Amino acid sequence: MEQTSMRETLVPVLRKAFPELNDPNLIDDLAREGRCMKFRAGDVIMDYGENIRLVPLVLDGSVKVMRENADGEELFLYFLNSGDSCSMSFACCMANKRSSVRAIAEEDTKILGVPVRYVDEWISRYPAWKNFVMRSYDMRMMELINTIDTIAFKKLDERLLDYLQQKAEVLKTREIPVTHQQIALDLHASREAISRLLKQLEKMHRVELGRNKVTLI
DNA sequence: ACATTAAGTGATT
DNA sequence: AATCACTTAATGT
Repeated sequence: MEQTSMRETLVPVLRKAFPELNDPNLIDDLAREGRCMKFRAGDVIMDYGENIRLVPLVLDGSVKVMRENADGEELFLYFLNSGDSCSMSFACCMANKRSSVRAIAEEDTKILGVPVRYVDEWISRYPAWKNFVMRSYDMRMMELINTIDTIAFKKLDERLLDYLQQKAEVLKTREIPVTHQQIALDLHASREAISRLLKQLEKMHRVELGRNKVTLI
C-alpha cells in the first residue's frame, strides 16, 4: 500500500467514479479528508478481524470480497467496482466492529479511504452523501441476497458461469486470467469438478480454455 | 533437457 | 460431487 497526495487529479477522478456525489463542498471535504491508496493486483486490502478505520470508495480497479469459514476455507462473495463502496465497512465502522470479510485487489486498484468519523458527520451535513450511503447499503444488500440464492439454490455449473461472467465484467475482458484451482477455491469446490464443468462448457461452445485462461464466448 | 505447475481422466465412494 | 491416483500438456530454468 502506498499513500499519495495528488489532490488536483483526485477531484476529476472522484467526479467520474461517483457522479452522484455532486455537492462541491462534499467533494472538497472528500478530497481533503480522504486518503488515496493504491493497491497492486492480489494485495489484501482488508482482512478478517482488522479494525475498520477507513471506509473505502473504489476509484479505479476492482476488489474481490471473500468470506472465510471456521476451517479457514474461503468463499467468494462479490466484486466491488469503481464507483462502489463497501457497505460491510459502513456497518462495521458505525458499530465499531472488526471486519468479517477479506478484501483483495482483483486488479491494480485505487481507493479513497474516508475516515470513519467523517462518514457519520457528513450524513447529517450532505444529503448527497446520505443518499449515497443509503443506496450503497441497499445495493449491497440486494447483491448479498443474490449471492445467497446462488449458493443455496444454484447448481455448481450455474455458479461457475455467474462467477466467470462477473469476473469478465469487472476485468472488462472476455479473456479471464485464472486457473481452475483458483476458481475451485473461490467457489469452494474441487479442482477436478471445475475442470470437468469447464470442459462441458467448452463442448457447448460457451467458453474456450487455455492454460491460466478462460475465454467467454 | 529437466523440473514444476496446470489441466484432463477414470475409478471409487 | 469429493477424493485419489495417474497421465498429459505447458511453461520456466
